[in-house]
Amino acid sequence: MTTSYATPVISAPDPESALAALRRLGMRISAPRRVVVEALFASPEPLSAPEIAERAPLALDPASIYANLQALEAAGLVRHVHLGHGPGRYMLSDRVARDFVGCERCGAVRALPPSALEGVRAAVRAATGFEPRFTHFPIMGLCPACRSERSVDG
Amino acid sequence: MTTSYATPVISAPDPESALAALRRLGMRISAPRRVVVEALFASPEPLSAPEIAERAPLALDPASIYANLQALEAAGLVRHVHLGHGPGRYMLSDRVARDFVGCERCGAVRALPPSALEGVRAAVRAATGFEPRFTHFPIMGLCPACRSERSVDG
DNA sequence: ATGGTTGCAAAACTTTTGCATATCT
DNA sequence: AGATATGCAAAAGTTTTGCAACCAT
Repeated sequence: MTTSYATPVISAPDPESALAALRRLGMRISAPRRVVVEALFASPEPLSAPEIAERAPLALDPASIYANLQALEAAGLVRHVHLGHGPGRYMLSDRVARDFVGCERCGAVRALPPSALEGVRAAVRAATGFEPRFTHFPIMGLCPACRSERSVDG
Repeated sequence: MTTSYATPVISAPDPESALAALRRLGMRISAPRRVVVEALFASPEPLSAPEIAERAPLALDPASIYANLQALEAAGLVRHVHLGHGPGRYMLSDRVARDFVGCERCGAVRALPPSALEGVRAAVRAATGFEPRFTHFPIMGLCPACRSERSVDG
């Protein structure tokens, strides 16, 4: 799993234009590839590889799904996040010019408006010297609904 | 893996006192348990289960290591964090009344002075309604040394 | 035609579970 | 003695790798 910073983001309104963009990059459009792309367009939530397999109208080999996700990520169409435990979750990169916060307890995910975390980023930079990237490993915590609970799956 | 919030933290200056505290809680002190506790006391860095096995002076079964880490965590002596990819890393809980920041690229970990992230916590709470817990899933980003690089293992 | 992709099989890796046996107290 | 912890074996779950066959261009 390698994320390239320099990779330009592919922004496409629908699966067909996304596939066309990929073809322009010299990539081939196979049935599995089309299915993966369509699954990501169809879901408002980020999907794991197994979830993509579940929703596919044809049987997909896990190895092919992962190979595709890697290729699509390298091409700039796809991005993934690690929300707590569980598998990596993939989504269209242009759908996520925003950061996420995740709930450790119930798994809730909230997408934040662009630059909502600017202040946070600056505070972390000042406090630590580190440049936080909430895009890949989002901030995890307790959502409002779970804050009153007392134990968390860890 | 279950983390209990209510669990009191056991603070002990050395392995023997830690083991004594565990015994007081009704736990038995077996050779594997002693070895795990000693490994954690010996390391300034958080350790994964495999790393504990490597450093053990006697062969430890993975299942026993995990069983012990869970028991020690329930008892309040141990805590774990998830630093990016890779396995969970365990450490003495009283050594970590502090938060961590991790580097996605080189794996560097920095322990922060207590309350260094107070401002950050407040900012996240205000921006999202979520209560961040940097103790379990620390903030990940790029350390100062890696900020000039351009690609990251994801 | 040709090389990018697939599918299968196998494996790496972390962690969990079941169960009979050993051991701490 | 009796409850707890261990060790072994097996499995679950995600992801990677190797490789021959296939198929999009």
